Amino acid sequence: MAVVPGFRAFLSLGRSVILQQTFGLNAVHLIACPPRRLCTLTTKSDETKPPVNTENESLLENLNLMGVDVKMARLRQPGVLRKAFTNEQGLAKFLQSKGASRKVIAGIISRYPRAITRTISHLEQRWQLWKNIFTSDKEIVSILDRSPESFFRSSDNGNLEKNIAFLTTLGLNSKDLHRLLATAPRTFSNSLELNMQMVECLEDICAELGGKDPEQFAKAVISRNLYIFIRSTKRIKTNIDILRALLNLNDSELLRLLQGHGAELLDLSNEYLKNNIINLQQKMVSLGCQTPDMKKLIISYPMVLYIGQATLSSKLDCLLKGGITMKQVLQTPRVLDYSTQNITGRLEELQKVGYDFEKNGIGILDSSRKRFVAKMEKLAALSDN
DNA sequence: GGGACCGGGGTCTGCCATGGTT
DNA sequence: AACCATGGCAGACCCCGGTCCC
Repeated sequence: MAVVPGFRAFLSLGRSVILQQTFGLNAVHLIACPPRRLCTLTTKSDETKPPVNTENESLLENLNLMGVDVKMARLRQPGVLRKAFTNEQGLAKFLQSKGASRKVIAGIISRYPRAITRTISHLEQRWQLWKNIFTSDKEIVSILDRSPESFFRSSDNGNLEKNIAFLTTLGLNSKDLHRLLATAPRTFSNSLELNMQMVECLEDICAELGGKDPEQFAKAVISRNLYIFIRSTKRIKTNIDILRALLNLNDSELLRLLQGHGAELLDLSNEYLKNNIINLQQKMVSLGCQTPDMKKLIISYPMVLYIGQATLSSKLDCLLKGGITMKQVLQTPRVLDYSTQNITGRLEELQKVGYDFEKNGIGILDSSRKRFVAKMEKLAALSDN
């Protein structure tokens, strides 16, 4: 759709200095080996052995000294431990300079050993690109600690830069980009092509549903669902098909649903979504509801389809047991937003003060803790007087 | 003052499979 | 054959508070 070719033209302008630099230089070429221990070399005796299946002893020693869980690293990426040239010390120094603790660094290498094959210049470039979106090193360190793979999996900084440019052209502002990278950092390690495919997929869905502004639709879905880019287009398309087939919604209703909270439903695995729809249908029928009730529920509260079968059942049962009717749930479906535990606790408290749901409605269950506590205090004071 | 309505924010990695390259 | 880069998957909500209207 329109965005994609437009973006290609935009890229061809070659606006960035970094983009014009050479990427993908091999660690072997770039690492200044002396001073000693900045990198690890195989010893002569290692070289005489067949290279296959031989771990780099001096590398293992280094990693152990750094507190890396070598067993875990071996399990994850055994090949890295056999490499003759690595950059664990350079990586450690680099991360340390950004404020990462020894423990964090060890954790990163243990979980994503390939990180030690990245060169300093690669790391610096990548860091700078992330810094375009995050303001502080601390924030980046915390994400690396959370998900080392997202940062280190790709060696293609040019692709990362193109991704940032592409996502910007979608009309996502810096706050959106920040949330996107903070929440689903893998998005930025996807190939540009893959991300473009997702946008095209969303735009096509909009067009198929008779939407007039596919670009706006894609943007709405992305900012509603920050995980969208780490899903496959196959999953998204199949989920759309499932929603179309199983919900009695017309195209414009479905379009509206997807631009609202329904966007998050696209994340669910196909089977899970399908099962949840079927289960909700059965549950509602068993509780005496009609098809229009279900449609109304899904439109007003799409996240009902996010709730797993067991959780939904226990939530509804607990509400009904507490004297609440299905009609009231349909009127205030957001009570289902709260955990079963929370609902149970509140129902108990309300029962103690003889709260009349018929008279007052059930809105009190859909309120923040602070507001609920304040309300309960008032009710207690009233009953004291 | 209080309830209804509604938008937003937190959170999501670690593993496996695969195809291309060396 | 080994290794690398990348795609894809499973897993499965809960809560807060601003604002408007009565």
